[in-house]
Amino acid sequence: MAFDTMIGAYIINSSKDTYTISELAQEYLNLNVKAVEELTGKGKNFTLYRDMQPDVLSKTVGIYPYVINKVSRKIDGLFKENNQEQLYYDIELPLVRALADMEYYGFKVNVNALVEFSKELQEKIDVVTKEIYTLAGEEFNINSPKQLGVILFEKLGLPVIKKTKTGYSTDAEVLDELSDRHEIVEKILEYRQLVKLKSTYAEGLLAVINPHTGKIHSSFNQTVTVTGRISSTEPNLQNIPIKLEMGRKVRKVFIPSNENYQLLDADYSQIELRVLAHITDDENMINAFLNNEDIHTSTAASVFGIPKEEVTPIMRSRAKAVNFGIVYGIGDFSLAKDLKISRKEARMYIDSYLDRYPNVKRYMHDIVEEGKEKGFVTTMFKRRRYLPELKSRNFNIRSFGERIAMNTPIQGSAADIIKIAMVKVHGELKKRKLKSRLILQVHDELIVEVFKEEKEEVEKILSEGMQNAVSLKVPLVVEVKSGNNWYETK
DNA sequence: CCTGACTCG
DNA sequence: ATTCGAGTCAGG
Repeated sequence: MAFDTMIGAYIINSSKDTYTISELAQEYLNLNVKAVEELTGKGKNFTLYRDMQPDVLSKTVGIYPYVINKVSRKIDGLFKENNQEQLYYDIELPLVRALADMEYYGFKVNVNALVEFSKELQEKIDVVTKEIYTLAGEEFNINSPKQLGVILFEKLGLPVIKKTKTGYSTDAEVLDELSDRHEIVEKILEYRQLVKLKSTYAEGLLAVINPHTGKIHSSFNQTVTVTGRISSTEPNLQNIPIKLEMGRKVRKVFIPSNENYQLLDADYSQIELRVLAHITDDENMINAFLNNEDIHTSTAASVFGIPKEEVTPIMRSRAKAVNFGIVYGIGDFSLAKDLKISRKEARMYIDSYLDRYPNVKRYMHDIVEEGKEKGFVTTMFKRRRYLPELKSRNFNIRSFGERIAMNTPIQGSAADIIKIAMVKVHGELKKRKLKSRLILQVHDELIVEVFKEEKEEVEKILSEGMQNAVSLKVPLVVEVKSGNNWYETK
């Protein structure tokens, strides 16, 4: 592949909203070039090139080949300065083809099962809706937070827990707190769950099934996220339900193309914490992974200062929340909210965590300093994110910047690693002319549609490709599961 | 912390 | 009729 200015510019600065030739010409060449959109118009005024006069067309687009060449050379020069050539040429560019193939190949869907699922949901919604109307004493639009707020907090007199910019908050967190005070609350929660499933996942997915292929062909965007992850749209296949059983059933409709195939689902175990252990070189955390311990249990034992055998389920789940928070650049405020404890208590958890993982503590401090000095932080493979927030005089903005500084190298390095694995797996399947295809990535997980006769071979390519994508100070552990639909791969 | 889709107004 | 911000909730 020659050069891709959009992806190139994304590597230079991942925080921009768009990477049009017009903007890149302005930024990198100080050149004013008309945007294509100015020529074609948009919406109802949109005009195709073929419907324009050649002289009008050439006035704008005629200069593009020249500009693209100039911008490309400029960006390539910046790669050298930033030491980002490997990231661009060995990871992002080959990934283009892997993602294109994933989009083109698609994920087969059992349409009849999805239609049935939709009907079942509607029946349940009808029942719950009537119950809500009866308990409220009137009919109203349950989907409207405004109308719902009036019912809950004015008519029924429930206490206001939290407010939004525009009125009463009615989110799940608030409703959970109110669930003991009125029967209607749990019905609202149930209603929300059902409606979410029906609109986003049943009807939403049915609407994007390609009638020719019977498959869903998502778009995988390579230049959207600031951390280096890929994103998925129309539909988003990276947020298909899994946590709650009712939602998880959606996965039953995702199936292999035909009876000669199965699904393989391989996911990294705790990749972000492993990356953290590697980056910080923290002995305690590295040893936990080297000994293949359950990291949350191990953290609980460390933080509470007891043997692992004595860790209770509650202690483990607290430690899990702290691990989670650490990866996100912990604040006592959000941890307190997560665990429903006081801010002071949360602070104590964090402090004892950092005492037990001293190198993590040093890292969290140093990375913020580095971000301030250089103006950006980097991932293991030199992906950059600029952090103007760190210089803000506003405490909230600055604190936000500090959490980003702590989180981005972790989340971003994990993104680098799975991209490397994808390029390897995609390349290997192609090289060996196998019938199996990589069809989806969900941040720490790869899904392959495997030709049954190739199962053993492909399972090895997949798990070894992922495990050996990079060599860290801790092993990368990959779990592979198979099934005749996505639900079964658990 | 990082996302995208749906609904309302 | 269309657009947009806000609220909510699905995933990592």
